Amino acid sequence: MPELPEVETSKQGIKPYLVNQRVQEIVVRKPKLRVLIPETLSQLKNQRITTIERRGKYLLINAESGSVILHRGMSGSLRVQQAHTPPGKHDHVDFIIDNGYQLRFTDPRRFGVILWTEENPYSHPLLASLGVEPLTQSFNKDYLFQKTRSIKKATKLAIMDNKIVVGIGNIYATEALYLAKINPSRPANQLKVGECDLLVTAIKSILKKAIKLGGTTLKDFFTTEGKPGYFKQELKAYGRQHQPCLNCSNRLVSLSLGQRTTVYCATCQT
DNA sequence: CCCTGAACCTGACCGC
DNA sequence: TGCGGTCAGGTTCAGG
Repeated sequence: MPELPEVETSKQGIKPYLVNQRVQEIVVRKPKLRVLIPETLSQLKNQRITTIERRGKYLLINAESGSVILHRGMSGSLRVQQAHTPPGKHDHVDFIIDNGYQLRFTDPRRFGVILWTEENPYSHPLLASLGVEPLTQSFNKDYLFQKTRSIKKATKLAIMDNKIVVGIGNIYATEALYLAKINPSRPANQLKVGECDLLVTAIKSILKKAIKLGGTTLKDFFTTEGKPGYFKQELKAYGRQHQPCLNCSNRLVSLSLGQRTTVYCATCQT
């Protein structure tokens, strides 16, 4: 997916076209995503969109009497375009806005989620037990240190665990550990406070930089305007297995953690 | 709590 | 061209 920077970029991109506008129509061509899109999504019709928020990798489109909870899964993308643009093969949902635009959700693998709730979306089961936002003050070395004391699994899995901290996926976890010079396999409860400090600092700086550059483009992610993100060229570890480490020139190695490819430098990351 | 493997899907790519 | 295998930004669940 889209990790946090890509969702944040999306949010910022679509906001100007949607907030304070009214939804004219919702077209669902393919309701079968990871979770079936509920019929109740039609409640959004004729409502005014009030705010758009991001929580972890979830996008919340709040309207007068409820909210759309949207997750892009692995391959989902969002773009604003002229209403009634002919749909392509994987264009599953259109939110047609009364200003002549539409928000289109495209998702080849259909691991995405689109739900409707009339309750506070933050209380929804999908969001209720999420951990802290990485770019807030609450995510700091003491928090990470305290949270990891009872976690024996690999540090990489710990920082990708949404119950601890949200929004960090395979790309940014790999990059942050490389920057912090921490071995991805290190049991999380072995981290010292100083290492938690380095890791937290690395995560924040990488996420901020990625947001600034408009996210990372790999295959099918584009920013809202259809332009690619520019973070890809900044990647120092992800996707660079067998290539030389930019610090020490030894070859980066890869292994699998939690069924995800993990690239690191066995010399620099200890 | 830990770990592994599988599941949900499609598309791109590689070797034969 | 085609076939089979592998891999991909995420998340959840079952079983040991």
